[in-house]
Amino acid sequence: MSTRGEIMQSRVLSVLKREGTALSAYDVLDALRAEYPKIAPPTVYRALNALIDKGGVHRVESLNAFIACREDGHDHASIMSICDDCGSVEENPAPELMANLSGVLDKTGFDAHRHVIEVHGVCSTCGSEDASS
Amino acid sequence: MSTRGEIMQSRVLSVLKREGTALSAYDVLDALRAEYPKIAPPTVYRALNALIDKGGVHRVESLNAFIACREDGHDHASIMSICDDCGSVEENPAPELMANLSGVLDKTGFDAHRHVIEVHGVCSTCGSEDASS
DNA sequence: TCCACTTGCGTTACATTATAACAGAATCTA
DNA sequence: TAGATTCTGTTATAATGTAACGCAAGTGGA
Repeated sequence: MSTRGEIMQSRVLSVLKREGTALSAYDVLDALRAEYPKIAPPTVYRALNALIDKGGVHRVESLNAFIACREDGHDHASIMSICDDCGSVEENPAPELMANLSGVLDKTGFDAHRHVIEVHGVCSTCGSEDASS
Repeated sequence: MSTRGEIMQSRVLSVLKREGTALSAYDVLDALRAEYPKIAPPTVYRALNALIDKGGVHRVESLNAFIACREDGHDHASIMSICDDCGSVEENPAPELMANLSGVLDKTGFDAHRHVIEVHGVCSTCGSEDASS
C-alpha cells in the first residue's frame, strides 16, 4: 500500500475543499500546477476516482465536474441542487425520496447501483437578488 | 422560419428512434454520414439541442449521450434507468416522486428548472440472465 | 544483501465530446 | 434589387477523458 497516491488525493481534496464549488478536472489540474509543474490529466483523474470511491468527492454528471463532499461519511445518495446563476452546488440529503425512487424501480425489476439526482435552477440567494432588481 | 433545420432534425430523430438506445452525438454523426458525407459536429449538436428544446429527445447526462423520447408529449421529467450491462435506457414516469423532489427543494428556497434523474444498475433482463449463469 | 516479482504511478499520446467564430446561402423589407 | 437579418455549413480548436508503456517503489525468497 503505497502512500504516494494518497498524498496526491489529499492535495486534490484540499483544492476542492478550498474552492467549495464544483471544479472540472482541468481546474483542479491548473490549481495543482503551482505545486506540481509537470502534473498531467491521468494523475488528477486517478486521484479523483479514488476519492469518489472513498466517498470524499462527488462527480456532478451534468457539469462534468467534481465537488468535495460536505457531509463526511454519509452513505446515502443525495440530491444535488445546482444554481445555474452563481454555480453553487448543494447536497440535500433526502432518504425518503431515495426510498421512493428505489420503490419505483424495483417494480420494474431494475437493480439500482448508482443514483444521479441533479436539479438545475436558481438558488435562494440568486433568486432574492433577482427579485430585488 | 426556414425548414432546412427541421429536415436535419427529423433525420437526427429518425436515427435515434431507429437505434432505440442512447447514442453519442458522434454516433449520430457517423450514422448520418452516409446521407450527408460532409456533415460536421455543430450540425448534429444544433439539431440535437433543438430537439431537446422541443422535447423529442432527452440528453443522458451521465453517458454524454442522447435518446429519443418514447412518450410523445410528456411534460413531466422522468427517471432514466440505465443498464450498465446492455446499455438500454428506459424512461420511468414518476410524477409523485417529482412532486416530492420539488417539495424537498422548495423548503431550501431553490427554484428548480431542470431535473436530471438517472439511475445506473442492471435491468431486469440482464439481471435474470446473470442469475441463470 | 541481492535478485526476481508485483504493484501502481507518471508520462506521452491520443480519443471523445463540444463549441467558437466566420463565411455564405436563404429569407425578409422596402 | 439593395440592404438587413437570420440561419446553416464549415473550419478550427477547446474541453474532457483514457489507453498504454515504462519506470520506480515496495515485497518476498534465497
